[in-house]
Amino acid sequence: MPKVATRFAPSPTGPLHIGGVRTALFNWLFSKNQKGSFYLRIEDTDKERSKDEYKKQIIQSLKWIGIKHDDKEYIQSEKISDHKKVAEELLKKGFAYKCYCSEEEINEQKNNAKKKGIPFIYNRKWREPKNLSIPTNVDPVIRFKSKMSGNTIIEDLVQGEINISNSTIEDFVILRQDSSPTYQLSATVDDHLMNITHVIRGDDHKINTIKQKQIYNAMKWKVPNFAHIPLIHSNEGKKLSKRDNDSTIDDYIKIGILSDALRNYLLRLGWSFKDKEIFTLDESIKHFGLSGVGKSPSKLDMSRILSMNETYIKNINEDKLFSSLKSYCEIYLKKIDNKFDDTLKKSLYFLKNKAKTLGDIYNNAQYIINDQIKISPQDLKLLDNLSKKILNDFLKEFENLSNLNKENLEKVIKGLIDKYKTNFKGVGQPLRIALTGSKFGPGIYDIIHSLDKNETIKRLKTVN
RNA sequence: GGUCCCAUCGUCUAUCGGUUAGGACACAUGGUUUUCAUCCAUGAAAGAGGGGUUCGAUUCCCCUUGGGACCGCCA
Repeated sequence: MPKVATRFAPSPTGPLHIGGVRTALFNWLFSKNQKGSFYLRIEDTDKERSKDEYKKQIIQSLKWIGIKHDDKEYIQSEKISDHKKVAEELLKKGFAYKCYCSEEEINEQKNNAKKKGIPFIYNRKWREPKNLSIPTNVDPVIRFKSKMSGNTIIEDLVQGEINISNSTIEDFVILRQDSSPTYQLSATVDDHLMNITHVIRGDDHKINTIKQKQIYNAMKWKVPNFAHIPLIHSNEGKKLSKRDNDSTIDDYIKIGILSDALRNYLLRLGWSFKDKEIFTLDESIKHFGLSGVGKSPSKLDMSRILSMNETYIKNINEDKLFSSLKSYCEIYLKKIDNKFDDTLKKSLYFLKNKAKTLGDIYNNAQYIINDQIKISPQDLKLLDNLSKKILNDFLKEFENLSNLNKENLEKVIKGLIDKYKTNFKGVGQPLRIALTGSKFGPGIYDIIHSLDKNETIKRLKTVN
């Protein structure tokens, strides 16, 4: 058995979307599971639309989610001469032919087909050009002589047997008028050149596979295995496109989704392994297989993504969480001053329990990462005279505490509850407002733990 | 329109002929809690419809219905 090789072959004509990321992930996982290689091929032959920034963005996105490709990226446009050679060879061997139809002629055929309500398929006029004279004013395209009878069958690793009648496949163009190769040719030649053993791609490529298989056969190349994975659908139940909301990976990065969480979510979208939901990277490599891929399309579910993110925020290593938080805030919100690092680090253990996204942590940490807290007018009203008296009493006792552990603080608060005949809220709420500027937030003991003695005293004095 | 594909709770899915059809998210209720959360418990929630095959179908086959993909000298 040859070593397994997979590839992800995006075209750099726009930001990478989430469906692409999942396809890349499946390819990558499959190859790693099989101890094989995974390559990235940039299909940049559409010169008009391909942009270098998108290429960079694609590489960046894959890196972010933890997918590393082997070797350096394979740039399709650098291999054009190879593709052309194959076209020439196909022509020489009689598997392809020159077609001198003008664009107008093709368009006319299309329109006629439309009028009659029949499917358009190129009429193969130049396949047997016995009585045709070659026009001098049009450059030919080269078309592949697609089989006209019989069926082509693919043993798809996900879909099972795909059987399509050859009569529905037209003589597709492999070399354009300007003699540049088309996708069908380039992709096939490259997959062959790269020794790809498993082509795992979206289900929208099925017909392409039928076409491409004919090229393999004509060239007597070994046909790779194919796996067509179902597409990801938008909320409307349609193939996800770049125009849909929350469709690119950046959409998720910018709301503070962790790469591990998105990776895990995408893994479980259309793939399953028993009842298991949470997979570490190693576990996903260990368990991934094409037999676990479902056949039906799946919808994106934001609440599930958020919930997965919540799980990861709570469970990943705190140092990792901390650095993700810092860089996320710097890029998408506001840089957190390094002087707050220590305080923030030691507060993460409770801040993370209240967060679904990195942005939530940022919001809940406002009282830590600002020198001055802001108290809203409504909350300020809650700090009435009685509350201030309580705070004052608290301050006096607090200043004498040598150890800010829960037991000591509890004792002080209980004393005040008794003295003022109130409940915990009577003491806790003013304290929370004075220390954080908000009614809502972490527990009092946690807040004091994070602020430490001096800062707590300072803030209590400020409100009095 | 043609070709092809798909079909289990709202969503992601388990089940590979015999289950009270399981789990997760979301949702509802209750409990823990100083607030918001977390956490815990409980609940509601599914085999599209119709035919077969079979002792027995969610599972296999056919039809219907519904949804989707493709039909470029884009990739």
